[in-house]
Amino acid sequence: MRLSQSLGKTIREAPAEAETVSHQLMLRAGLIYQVAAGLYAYLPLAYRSLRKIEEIIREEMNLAGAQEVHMPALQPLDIWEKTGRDKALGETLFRVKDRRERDLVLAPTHEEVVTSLVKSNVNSYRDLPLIVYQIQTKFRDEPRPRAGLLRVREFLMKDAYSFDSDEAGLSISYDKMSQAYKNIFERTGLPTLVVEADSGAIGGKDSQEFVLQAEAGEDTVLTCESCGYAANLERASFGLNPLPAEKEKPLSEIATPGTTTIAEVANAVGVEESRILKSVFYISEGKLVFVVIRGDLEINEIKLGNTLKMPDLRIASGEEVRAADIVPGYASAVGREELFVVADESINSGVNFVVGANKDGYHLLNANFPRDFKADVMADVALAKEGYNCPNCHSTLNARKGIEVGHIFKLGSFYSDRLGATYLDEHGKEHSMIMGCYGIGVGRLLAAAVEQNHDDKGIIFPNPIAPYQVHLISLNSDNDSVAELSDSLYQMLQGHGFEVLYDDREESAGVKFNDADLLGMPVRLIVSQRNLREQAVEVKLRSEDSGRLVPIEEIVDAVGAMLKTD
RNA sequence: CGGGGUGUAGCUCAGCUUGGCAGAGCGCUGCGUUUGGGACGCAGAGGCCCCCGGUUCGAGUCCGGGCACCCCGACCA
Repeated sequence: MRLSQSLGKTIREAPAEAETVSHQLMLRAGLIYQVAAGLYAYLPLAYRSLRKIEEIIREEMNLAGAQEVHMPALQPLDIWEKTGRDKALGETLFRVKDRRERDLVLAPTHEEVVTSLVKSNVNSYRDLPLIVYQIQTKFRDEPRPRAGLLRVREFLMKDAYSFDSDEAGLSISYDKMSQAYKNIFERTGLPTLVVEADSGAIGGKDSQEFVLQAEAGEDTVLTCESCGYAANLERASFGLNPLPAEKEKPLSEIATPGTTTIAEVANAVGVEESRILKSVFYISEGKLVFVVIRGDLEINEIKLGNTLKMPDLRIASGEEVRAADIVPGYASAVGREELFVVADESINSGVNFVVGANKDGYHLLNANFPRDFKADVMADVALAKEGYNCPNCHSTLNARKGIEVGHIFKLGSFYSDRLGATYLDEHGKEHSMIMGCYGIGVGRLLAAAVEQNHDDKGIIFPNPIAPYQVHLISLNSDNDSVAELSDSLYQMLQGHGFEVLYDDREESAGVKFNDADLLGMPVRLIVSQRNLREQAVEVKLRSEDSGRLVPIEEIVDAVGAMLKTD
């Protein structure tokens, strides 16, 4: 492609609306055009890159035995009502009406349709297992689109769905997809962390996220360097530091006027924060949930929500707490048998805790579970943090920011039950199919690639997804011999199968160099009068600081070698 | 949805406090000089000052309402 003819121009200053690096660079490089909040057009260079990512995904999916299909993005609302996800998704679901006032949705994902599709085409265990996938545009009315292509309202996603006759089959399909994902991210040149993830309200047991490390990411991942444990913050567990063992002592009251926070109580009573039990109150559908956790820890509301399976869980207001006859700052479960109490497992890590006395200005010493209070639910609902102990070994957890580019789930029979996707086994008995789903954000992956691969001058595309492999710069294009050599190199390299972006513009050297750095193709060739005198062309990798002169007749081999080794 | 910010040339922004000819740099067009890291000169094109209403002799500027976009949070499989 001749740069002089290519749609999309580079700009010197980043538009004010862009704050994230990938957003700025993609706008400056002329890769994307914003149409509205969270809606972007891909210009030719970006679209080439996107298609390369798609091709790698297709190859690996096909290799894993998945079959490509294409399903409509526009779908009737009623299949979403059957699974109840119209309500679960709420305002995130784009809704439209057709001319006959029939309710339709712009699909945010395709479980409903794919399950219906498979239901009408698969009846027997002989047809299973089955994995289908597509690369389709998804629509989500996100509360807040942000950071360019990282969170948008219309985006390309590769989504795959597996159908098996049982859980064992699902595990095999899941592992196949997991391996395919590893291959895909390896081949795109984008190293990802595989982390345990929260599967959400509808997901089944297992779920893994593929996360690209980047500061701009929305995900926080906790990792352990020594044993390899890695989990999303929403899901991460951790090892508790054990408290000193001692005998249970009798309850006693202590005056603690004006101490309503854990820090104040610790200070007033003269104990570590970990020796206090903290009480936090939530409300779900009008019901009060009393949560007890060790004083040095915080509650992970995702874990809490998953444990309780209660909708619309939220922190209770001061009025709601007082209405339940609870004294804020001095509350505990001691003597409050009538309340619904959720205890974090951390309360088992010690004895003789300080708790509220359920009256203003007093705490109790030496509260012990289960001697002094009960718990209706005991679970891990604690928020992990950097510096906490790894749950598997004795090392410490590190926190990193990342971009979620892939997510795989074991779904189970949630959709097949509701939509009647069943098969007959070898005994003629009917069962629901067991499903898994597997997504990759294609556009987000492109943005994440830029986020992860750049320097202060611009993008540094990984070879496999670069829009072009070679950026050919003609420096003195009004000089006949330079122009001639440039043109012939352009033809020759293309003849050898290389993808060449040819800067044939009448621009100064500085402009061309800076644009080449900004656009970030892997290999740069410079044809100039100066180099011509040596009968050579300068060859340089974008990822390296300096290039070298290569005799003209060796250019093709040199470029080939550089693309291979990089 | 809560909090904050911004809307003036394609881009970055000044002008608004104190109402009185619509501005700069970059980019764009033409001509000439340049040519290895965002060159220079000359000449030019380019505006619904986000929209609607109000105040005023007069509004980019003041007042009211709305919209859009960005950031933080909530939310988000």
